[in-house]
Amino acid sequence: MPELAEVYFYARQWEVGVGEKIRAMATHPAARVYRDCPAATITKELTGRKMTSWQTHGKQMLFGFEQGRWLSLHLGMSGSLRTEPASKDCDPDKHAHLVLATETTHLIFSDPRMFGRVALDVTAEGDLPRWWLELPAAIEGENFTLAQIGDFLQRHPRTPLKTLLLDQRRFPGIGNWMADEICWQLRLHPATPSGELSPKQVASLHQMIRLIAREAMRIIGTDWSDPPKSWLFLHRWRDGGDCPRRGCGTPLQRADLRGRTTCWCPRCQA
DNA sequence: ATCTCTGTTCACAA
DNA sequence: GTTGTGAACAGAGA
Repeated sequence: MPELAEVYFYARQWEVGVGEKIRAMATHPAARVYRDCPAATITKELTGRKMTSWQTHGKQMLFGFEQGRWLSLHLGMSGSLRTEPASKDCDPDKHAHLVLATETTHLIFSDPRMFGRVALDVTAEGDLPRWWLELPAAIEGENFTLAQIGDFLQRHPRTPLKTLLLDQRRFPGIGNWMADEICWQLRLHPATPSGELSPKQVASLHQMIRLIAREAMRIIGTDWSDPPKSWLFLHRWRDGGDCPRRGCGTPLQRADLRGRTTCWCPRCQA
């Protein structure tokens, strides 16, 4: 159930594959995760080549291989990456749709619900895939600007703020918990129409997105630690959670907003 | 049995 | 053409 930092964490699990040649591959060719690219193509292009790099951008992952071969993965709702030693009897679960075997390690992609996807690009050596270069500015980076946000909000004035934050075209990597966290930290109701934010609130939003994104990467991205107890994060899942803001403690509210479970404090985010 | 879910896409409405 | 909405995808766990 990965967002920005969880995706980064999972991608890093495969870092041990960098510099290693792919000796063999196993796939579930009929799995829905291959709807963009046949499993046979991926097997053909990667077998015998070394993995040379890995990176993530929002919820997208990209693994580089020799001779301009690129494996891209999206984890959807239930995908994950892990490794297992090649020495022992490898027993990937039944949802392990893709296994890359190196000399020492099996790199495993599992996805029970199969909302995830796998694809392969071939480019001139040294070039990243075109679509990767055209991804929107990373929310944790320097190119993510206040002007872009203001513009986007104005173009979707009636869309609830929380819903808009989930739009990957402008906020790559933000998922359900990050969107709720950002609204809560800003004391803005998730259903606030995006066009109603004042210039000052838009500026705060810009800063908060960067803060949450960078902290999530630092805390979750490295070892999957929990964010601080002072965040909404740890309180939003179970029914009966209370607002963690100092001096508040109001029972949190949960409801569906445009098809996504949303949690907020009815007092702080009135 | 029934409901929920850290995501995206598609058809359709306005 | 653009913006906004809800259903659909699929399986596991409560």
